[in-house]
Amino acid sequence: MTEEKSLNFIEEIIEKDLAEGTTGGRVQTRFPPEPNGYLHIGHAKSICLNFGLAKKYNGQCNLRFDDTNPSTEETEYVESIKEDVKWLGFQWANELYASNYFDQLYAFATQLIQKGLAYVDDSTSEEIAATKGSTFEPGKNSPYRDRNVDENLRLFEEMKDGKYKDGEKVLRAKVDMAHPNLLLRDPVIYRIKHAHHHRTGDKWCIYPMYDFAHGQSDSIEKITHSICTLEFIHHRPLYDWFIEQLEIYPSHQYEFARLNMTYTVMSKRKLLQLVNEGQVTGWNDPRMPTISGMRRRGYTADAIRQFCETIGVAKRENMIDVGLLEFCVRESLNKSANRVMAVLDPVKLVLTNYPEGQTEELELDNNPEDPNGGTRIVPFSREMWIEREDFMENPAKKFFRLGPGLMVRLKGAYIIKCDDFKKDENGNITEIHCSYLPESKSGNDTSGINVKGTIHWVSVPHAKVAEVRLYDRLFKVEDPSSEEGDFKEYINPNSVEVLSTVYIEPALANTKPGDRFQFLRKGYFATDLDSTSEKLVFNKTVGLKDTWAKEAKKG
RNA sequence: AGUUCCAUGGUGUAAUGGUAGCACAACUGAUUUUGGUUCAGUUAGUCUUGGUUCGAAUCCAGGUGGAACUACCA
Repeated sequence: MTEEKSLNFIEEIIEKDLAEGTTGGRVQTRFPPEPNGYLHIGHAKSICLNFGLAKKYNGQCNLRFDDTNPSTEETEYVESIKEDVKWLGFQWANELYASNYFDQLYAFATQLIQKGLAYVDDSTSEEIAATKGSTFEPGKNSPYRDRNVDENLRLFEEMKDGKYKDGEKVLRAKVDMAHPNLLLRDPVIYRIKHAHHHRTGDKWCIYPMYDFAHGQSDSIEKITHSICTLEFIHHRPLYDWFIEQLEIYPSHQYEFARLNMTYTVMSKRKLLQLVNEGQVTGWNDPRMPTISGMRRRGYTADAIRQFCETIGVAKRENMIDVGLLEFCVRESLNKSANRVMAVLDPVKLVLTNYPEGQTEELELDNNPEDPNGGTRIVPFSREMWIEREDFMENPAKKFFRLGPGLMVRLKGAYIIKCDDFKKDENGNITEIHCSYLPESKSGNDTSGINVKGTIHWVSVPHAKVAEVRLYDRLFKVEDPSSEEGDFKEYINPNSVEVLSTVYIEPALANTKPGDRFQFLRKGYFATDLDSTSEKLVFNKTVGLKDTWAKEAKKG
C-alpha cells in the first residue's frame, strides 16, 4: 500500500493552478539570496522548497542573486552560495542577477513617471521618515509630490547621470500617503549610491530598492510561484501594484514561515556579528548554523534535506528543536559512516597474561548496517588505550564495564577480567591490569561466557595521535534572540573543547578532510579542513544516543 | 492603537464537514560483541465562547493569545 503524502499549502496552490491552467501548466520558481552573507539552515529550507517544488512539478528553479545594494554585497558571498546550493544537491536552471535587469528596471521607473505614478523627492531621509505617519496616523504628502512629468523625467535622468550626491534625491512611487499599509505610503524605489557594484562596476550610481526589483525580476523571468518568508507578506500589495501598473507578467508571491531552531540564531546580521567579532572562527565554524559550517562539522547533505522534509512548510511561527536535526544526521550517518575506534580520554590497560611483543591482526566490520561495507585490519597487543570512563573503582549498579573483578569484551577481540589497577598520589587511575581469556576470541569464542559490556580500545604501540574538537550548542538558552539584552550575552562559553591527545587506530592515518566516521560508542566525527597527514584533526558531528548517561544521571 | 497573518500532544506537522494521525522528544520492554542500530508498546493534543449542521479541528461571529509592519536593508 502506498500511503499518500499530504500536500503542504504551497503544493495545494500549485496543484490548483496546474488543474485550472492559470500558469499555462508551468511551474517556475527561484531561490533569491542576497549575496551579503553565507547561507544557513534556514536558507536550506527555502532551497529545498523552491528547488524541490520545481522538480516535483517538472518545472525549473532559477538561482537569482538579489544584488541591488552594492554596499553590502560581495563576490565571495556569491561563490559560497553557489557552492552550498550545489552541495545540497540542487542544480539551478539559470544563474541570474537582479543587476542583469538594471536597464530594464530603469525603463520601468521611467514608465511609472510617465504615468504620473512616481516622482523625484528632494526630502532627506529623516524628512521622509517623519512624514511617513504611523500605524494610527496617516502620512503627509511630500512638497515635491506634484512635480510634473517632464521635471521628474529630467531629474531622474540627472540622478542616473551622477549629478547629485548620495541621499540628495530619491525616486518615490506615488501611491497613497494615508494607506493603512505603511509600505504603500509612497515607497522609495530608487536611491543614489555612488558605490562600486560587484557586477556592474561603476556603471550605475542609482540602485532600485528591493520592492522595485524583486517582483519585476520575478516577472521578467516569468516566475509562476514566488515563494518567500512571512515578513514579506506586507510587501505583497506593493509587489502586485507594480506588476499591475507596469502591465507585465503577473508573478504571484506566497509566504511561508521561516525556520527557527533552538540554541542558535538565524539572522545573517547576527551571524555576521559573530564572525566579525571573533566569537567564532569564521562563517564555516563548525558551531555555526551555516551550510558551510555544518558541512565542515560533518553533516551530510542528505541529512539536511531529510530535515527540511520533516519540518514541513506552513504559515505559523515555529521553533524547531535542534534535536530533530541531530536525529536526521544520526539517521543518515548510521547508514553511511564506517565504524572505527578512537579513545578520547585514554587510560592504559595491560593484559598481564598476553605475551609481550605479540601482535595479532583482527578483522573488523566497517559498518554492521551495510552488508557491503567491507572489513579492515585492527592490530591487537598487550597494551591498550581504553576510555577512562569505562572503568569505575567502585562500580555503580548496572555499570556493565570495567571495575575490580568485572569482565567485559574488547570489541572484536577477547573477553577480559580486571584483576588490579594503579593510582597516583592524587587518586587518579594510571593503569588497569586485566587478564584475557584466550578461548574467547571474537568469531570463535568457546569460553561459554556472556558479558554484558563491550568496550572500544586502541593498541598502544600501533596508535596514532589526533586532535579532536568537541562541540556543544553555541548558545546557553533556547532562543537567544528573545532574551533580554544583547544576544551575545547568551553565548555558551564552553561551545568547543579541544582534545589534543586522542588515540586512534592506524586505519585512520590516511583520512582526508570531509571523511566521516563513527567513533565506536562515542559519536560521529568528520575529518576537519585543518587536518594534515602530520596532524590529524577531527570534528565531532554529533554524539550517539547515550542511554547510560541518562541512567547515570538519574543516580 | 491601525493593518495583515497565525492558533491541533513538550516540539513540529497532517486530517480540506464524517474514527484526531505521523515524526521527534519522553517513558516501558525485547534483541544486540557499539548502553548504538532495530523491534514492540505507553504517556500526551484541537486557545475560548456562541452559532450553522444529523455531525465542526475544519464553516460563521465575538473574545483571548502570539507574530509581523512604521530602513534611501533584503
